[in-house]
Amino acid sequence: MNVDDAPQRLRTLPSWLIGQLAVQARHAVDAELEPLGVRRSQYSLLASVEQFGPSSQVELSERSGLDRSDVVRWVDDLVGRGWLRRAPDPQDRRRNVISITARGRTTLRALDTRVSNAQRSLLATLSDAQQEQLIRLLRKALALG
Amino acid sequence: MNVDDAPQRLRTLPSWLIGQLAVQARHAVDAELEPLGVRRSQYSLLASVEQFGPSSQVELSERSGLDRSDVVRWVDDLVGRGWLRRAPDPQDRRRNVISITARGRTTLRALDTRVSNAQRSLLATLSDAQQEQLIRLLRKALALG
DNA sequence: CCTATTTCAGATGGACTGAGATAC
DNA sequence: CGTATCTCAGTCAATCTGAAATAG
Repeated sequence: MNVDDAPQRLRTLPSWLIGQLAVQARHAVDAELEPLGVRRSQYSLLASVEQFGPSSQVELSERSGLDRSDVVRWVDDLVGRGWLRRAPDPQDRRRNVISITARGRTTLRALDTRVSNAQRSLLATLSDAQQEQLIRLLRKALALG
Repeated sequence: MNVDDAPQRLRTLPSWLIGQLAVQARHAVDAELEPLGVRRSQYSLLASVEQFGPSSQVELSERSGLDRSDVVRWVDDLVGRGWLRRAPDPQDRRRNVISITARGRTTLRALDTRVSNAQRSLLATLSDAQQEQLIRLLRKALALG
């Protein structure tokens, strides 16, 4: 699609502009991750476990924004790749404790580089100051301190 | 999901912030349109036909951002509702000419109000000046004059 | 008995692909 | 002939729902 061909109604609509940029953002990140065979959900999960340490799957769901049932499937996958570990919680046997492996950390650092490249290509038309400004406004709109 | 619980890596990532706001944007618009039984795709199509006048389906696809095959299905639907009209193009019989009906125009105006409400709730945490600023930056990022 | 967590099976809507039919 | 348009059938990943199994 060519954004310039869209009708005025849409080209001036904040929700539409945000949606279009989100499409480009997804594509930029996916293009960087695809050669490594990694999806955005997997990056979110690795980042969540890495930052907060061993977590239950409900916690992972809240932090990553993934649905509880999708966390099940992706953790399955990431355990299979040797990037996460899943063990029953001895304190509360309803829960699993998900933790990151050494190889998971290494992978995450590689992904960080890729994801960071995607940001640059996504925001290439903005100056550094404008990028900062955009980030500030997005965070404010999301009520993120 | 609660955005505040996300890891630092994501909370500072432009593509992630954009994606999160896009989710909220979708929900805000959907919530406004749902009582009328209308989807965003339908609004995009009505807006495209209204602005540019009678169009082929390929043109509609380029302008609305919908895939050619989805245009087929949505035009079917909108014709069924009496909001669009589909006729063979006498100049080029491969094409259809899609045009908006009087009832379609009326509907579109009602949708405009709804969609506009959604923008206000989406950007409620921003001042008017900040909303303008955000729109400017989004358009620049999308390389939209 | 009620609630929380994990898991599964499947529904849903959106974006996309490939091929056939028709017309240029 | 090759190409453009419309149409259909169907895949695909992402999101979400409901209910079962287990444990607190």
